[in-house]
Amino acid sequence: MVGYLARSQGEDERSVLFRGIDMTQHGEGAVRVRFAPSPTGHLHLGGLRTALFDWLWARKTEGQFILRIEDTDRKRYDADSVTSLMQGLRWLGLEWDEGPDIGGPYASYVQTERREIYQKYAQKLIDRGHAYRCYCTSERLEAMRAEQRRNKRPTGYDRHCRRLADAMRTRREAEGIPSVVRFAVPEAGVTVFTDLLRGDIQVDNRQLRDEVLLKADGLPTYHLAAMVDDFLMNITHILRGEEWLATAPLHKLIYDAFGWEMPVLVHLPVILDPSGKGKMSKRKRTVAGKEYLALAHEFRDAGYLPDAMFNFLVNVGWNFDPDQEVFGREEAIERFCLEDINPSAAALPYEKLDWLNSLYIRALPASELKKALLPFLSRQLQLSEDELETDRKLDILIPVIQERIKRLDEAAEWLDWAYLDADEISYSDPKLLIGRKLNAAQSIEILRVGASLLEEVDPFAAETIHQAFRQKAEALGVKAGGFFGPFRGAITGKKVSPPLFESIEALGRQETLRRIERALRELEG
RNA sequence: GCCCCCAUCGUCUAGAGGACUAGGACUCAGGCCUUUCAAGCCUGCAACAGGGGUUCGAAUCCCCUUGGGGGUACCA
Repeated sequence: MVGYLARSQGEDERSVLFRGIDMTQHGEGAVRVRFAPSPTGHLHLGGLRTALFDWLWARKTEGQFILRIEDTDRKRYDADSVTSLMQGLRWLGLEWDEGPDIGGPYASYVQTERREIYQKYAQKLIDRGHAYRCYCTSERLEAMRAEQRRNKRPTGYDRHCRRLADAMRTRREAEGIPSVVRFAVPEAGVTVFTDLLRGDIQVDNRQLRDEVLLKADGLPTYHLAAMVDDFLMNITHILRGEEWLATAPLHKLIYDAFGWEMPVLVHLPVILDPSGKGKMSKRKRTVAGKEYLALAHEFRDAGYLPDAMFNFLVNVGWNFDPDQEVFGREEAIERFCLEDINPSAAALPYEKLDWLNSLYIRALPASELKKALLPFLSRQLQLSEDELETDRKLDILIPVIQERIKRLDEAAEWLDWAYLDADEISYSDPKLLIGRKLNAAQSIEILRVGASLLEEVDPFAAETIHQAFRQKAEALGVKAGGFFGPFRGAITGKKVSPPLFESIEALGRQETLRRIERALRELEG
């Protein structure tokens, strides 16, 4: 009986079982997961996906989702990225329960504000013989690695200072030589840890290095900081990128050295670049000559809807239901289960994102789509949002371009013609004004006939105009497509445009006639 | 080099030894519809990396090979 899986049907929402343990009742209580980014740049999709799974698991189990800032690398630190990180999470709708901005019972949630804590715990390890001070200079370490490479040996600290006699140690301290604290990995034996998705993983301790725990500047490295915080903050599940798998044995050893119980480890598969080869780069990259998006804000700026993005990302590395591609947040929460995460790396199916996004765009009420579109149109058409907000052309045109755009940034090219003056329209391609299977003379005639219809039609609305045009085309024995074509070209200057009659209605009688006049002059001249 | 992880259509995935003639989705191709472009509907192309085992039976379990990925910092 595999009843311990949270996915099992019909279970009480409040008792999510996990490996036979009811996590909602266990120990301190709820599941606690954290997203712990390093503020060194913009949030990329890999990080966002990790946060998403954290969030899903917390909501699923009615536990807590914690945001913690791991800013211990002062060289790469970028102050703006904390804001950017939070914006990215909020954009996707991932609200955290504890974090640097809102505080919480385990504050601070910023590691540089916890420096004394780490120093205290580093000292504990030294006292217990699990760590030691190392006085090696970076020059020495560099030379050592060069030597190891030259001899085709694996690189790694040679434990020089681990063997330092007490007298030497005291002398160096007295001389004030700067030092770091290194973890003392057992020299023999194996370390076994469990990854939820991969099972037990065994590593020979001789493969492990005496990694630095506390740097010369007094700040911890990830290995110390994350373990101490995860313990102190009662984290029950560590979700992190697969790039941490190799250091997981070290982390297990650190937990053991402190005598703590290891949280459940879940290493999420890396996200590959679109070629499927190579980890997706944090920096904008190109594959096969094409640029691909990788950062959270780039997806927002390209006009992907948060709900679409959410839906999309949930299905990379996990699967909601092979027969249901479209689902909402609540449904995802209900079904999500850590154990079902697929451990193999995946490329992002960008085309599927476009498709999903187009679905979500179409599902939006027109008024909401308009709201979402305003910043894009404002920027791209160089008009103020206020001006666009009250523009009735948009109210007519948005519903008809709704099923034609895959991303919000595509709307402008469907609408730009409506915001030009008649003489700004360019008829670069002469064929633009000539109807299908018609010649120039016939097209001129049609434009004239149409213009007179437009002068009289009442009300000046898409449906009535449509009727009038269709009747006239039939009367003249011209196919609708051929008859309508010249008008499309005349008023939009484009071969492809929103539906003709809504476009005419949006433009209004006067402006439409002006454009037809211009087109006629173009054709005749 | 060494260590670790992973392996189903081009891509995201379903698959828990028999229900697999391997299912769904995106993309692509063809058709219908049509006022351009879309949307919609229908049809189609397309995968168990290879080799050994185990078993009455393997996409599924084991081993090897190959391929891919990750790590190998006083970065995270």
